[in-house]
Amino acid sequence: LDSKLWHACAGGMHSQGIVDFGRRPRIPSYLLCRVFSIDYMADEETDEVFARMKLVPSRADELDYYRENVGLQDSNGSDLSEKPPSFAKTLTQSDANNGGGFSVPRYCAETIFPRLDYSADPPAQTVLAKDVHGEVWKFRHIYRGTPRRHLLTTGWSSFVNQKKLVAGDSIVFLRTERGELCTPSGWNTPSAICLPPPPGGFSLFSRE
Amino acid sequence: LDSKLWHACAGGMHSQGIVDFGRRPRIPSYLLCRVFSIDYMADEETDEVFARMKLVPSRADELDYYRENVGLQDSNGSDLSEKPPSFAKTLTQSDANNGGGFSVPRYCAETIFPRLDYSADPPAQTVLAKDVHGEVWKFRHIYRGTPRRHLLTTGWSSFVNQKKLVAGDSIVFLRTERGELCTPSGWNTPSAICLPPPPGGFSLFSRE
DNA sequence: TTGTCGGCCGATCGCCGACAA
DNA sequence: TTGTCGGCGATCGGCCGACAA
Repeated sequence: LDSKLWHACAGGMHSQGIVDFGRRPRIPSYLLCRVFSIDYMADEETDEVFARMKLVPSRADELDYYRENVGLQDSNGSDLSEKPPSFAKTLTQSDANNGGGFSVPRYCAETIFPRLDYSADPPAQTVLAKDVHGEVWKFRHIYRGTPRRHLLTTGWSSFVNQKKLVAGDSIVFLRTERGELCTPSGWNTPSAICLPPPPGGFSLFSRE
Repeated sequence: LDSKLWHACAGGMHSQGIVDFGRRPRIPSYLLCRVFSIDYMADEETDEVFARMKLVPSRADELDYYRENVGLQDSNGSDLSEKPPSFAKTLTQSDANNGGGFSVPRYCAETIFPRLDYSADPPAQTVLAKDVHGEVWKFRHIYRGTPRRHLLTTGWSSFVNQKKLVAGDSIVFLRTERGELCTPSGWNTPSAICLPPPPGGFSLFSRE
């Protein structure tokens, strides 16, 4: 699982988890460990994201060494300091309603989505996005209405139904360097969508 | 789980199962056992029926004793020799098609279903049936068309969808002494339906 | 007797701009 | 800027008899 997508999804809830280590009295309350590796995972059914970390007990005097010489990396070697542009929105009743579309905030459409050709009438394009499992979803992105606004129409309700999204759930749009995805979610956990960069050859109406 | 319903469902496939006991060489190939009890079970998801039997090793000379003095019973005390009228049908493409109904073979409608009042035009009634889990399903049973035939219409497609039935699956109709049920099935395993006896007060149009 | 088909009608889906918060 | 609504047209579900195997 892509580490940037994982962070975009987990960002809003990584402080909610409580881990119970069983309170075994023989183990000291605190152990200095080196984080040996991190793997980013997503539940197959709920799309809930979580991480698997391998911890190696360290001696106290090793701390400074690792701090200075070892950058924290995931098992794919990606540097965790990169933060690709992303945008999160909590689904409204209208977004989640059956038969409705998705109101795309203007900022999200202009900074995350592929560039739209506004010379068409109405301006519209097909947007491809992959979810945390690598599954590709197709949406119609249209700019219409008075006043004008960005919407996802065709493909959206199928997405909502299959991901069992309801009002209050979140969706995260993420834009990476090379074409991407969207991830839906279960139950008040964020859904992430990564979109291809503007020059993507995917979009039916996208130019430049 | 009712033992008669179980037998109606399992009847077509109880010779298909293969049990691997691991071929442990220390256990004799054959052991004379007394069947201590039988419990009839159904998988919650697939409706596949199976049985749990408690076997007690016996000495050879006990065989005749049990044969003569102990009737085989399930854990509810029901005698296994009773066989209530039942009817099985393999679903056709038309039965399983979305938007279609279920063609009820005449023999099944006349011997298993509650008696229909043929004086109405068209003759129709509501039929209630419980599945292996005790869930009640409601069907509209109508006698129409030229030539006349028995059909299940309203309620049928919902049943097919929720039970994920496809052409080739089986359904078993079973009639017991005191009101009953239907059981759907997964994947080429029989679905059973028990129906209330003719005088059932459930049916909208049923008389006598 | 009953499996499949086309017709047909009503319900739902889903796209639309209007409007207001 | 964007959430909600009523409208309305297209699609689909589902009931029907015709017909033939």
